[in-house]
Amino acid sequence: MPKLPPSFYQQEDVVSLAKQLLGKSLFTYVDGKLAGGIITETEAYDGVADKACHAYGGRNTNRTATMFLNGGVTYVYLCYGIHHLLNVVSGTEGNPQAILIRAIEPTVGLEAMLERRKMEKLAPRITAGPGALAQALGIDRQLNAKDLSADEIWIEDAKNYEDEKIVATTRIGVAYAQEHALWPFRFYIKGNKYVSKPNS
DNA sequence: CGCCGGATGATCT
DNA sequence: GATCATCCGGCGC
Repeated sequence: MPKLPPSFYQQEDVVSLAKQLLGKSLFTYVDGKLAGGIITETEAYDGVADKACHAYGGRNTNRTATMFLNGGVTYVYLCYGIHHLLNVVSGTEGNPQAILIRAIEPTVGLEAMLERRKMEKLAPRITAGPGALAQALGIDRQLNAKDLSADEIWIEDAKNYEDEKIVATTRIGVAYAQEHALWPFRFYIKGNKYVSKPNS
């Protein structure tokens, strides 16, 4: 399938886009190994008005500057000193919106992913959770601010999921965002095993 | 099973 | 010096 065009990422509504990304295919080509899968879980971060967003209130620092770029590039950063987290920058230049990719369902490069995750056999935790997913795909900050039509990391078009097949719920680990932590900005494919924290 | 805490470092105050 | 958009292993039930 073709890579998604810039116009897809530059849509205004980051929440709608977070849902549209479900079912699309994410790939990396790192250390000579192709790996990837179907995006199963996402979270929207809605720019300067969103207390959970790194760029809340217009905070534009060395780290967050990537979020202010035109949509269609990656935003990768180190979390808790250990995990790299992959986001897709959306919207247009100056509007710091992004979508955290929280889980994928592996389709290619299983051997490479098992090795990177130091796992013997396949289990959902291989790519369920943003840190796990980045490790499985060999993503680190070298891939920050990369165009999503690059040779090292890209997303290909695929199916769209109807709203009935999507669960909308609150984001993970953003209690510090107070009332904004209650916004239903996390989305995942209903019934899919590759989801970090399914609701009961 | 579920809860708890340690690992670990860039980033910003 | 505090704060994290996390993960895993260990312990107790």
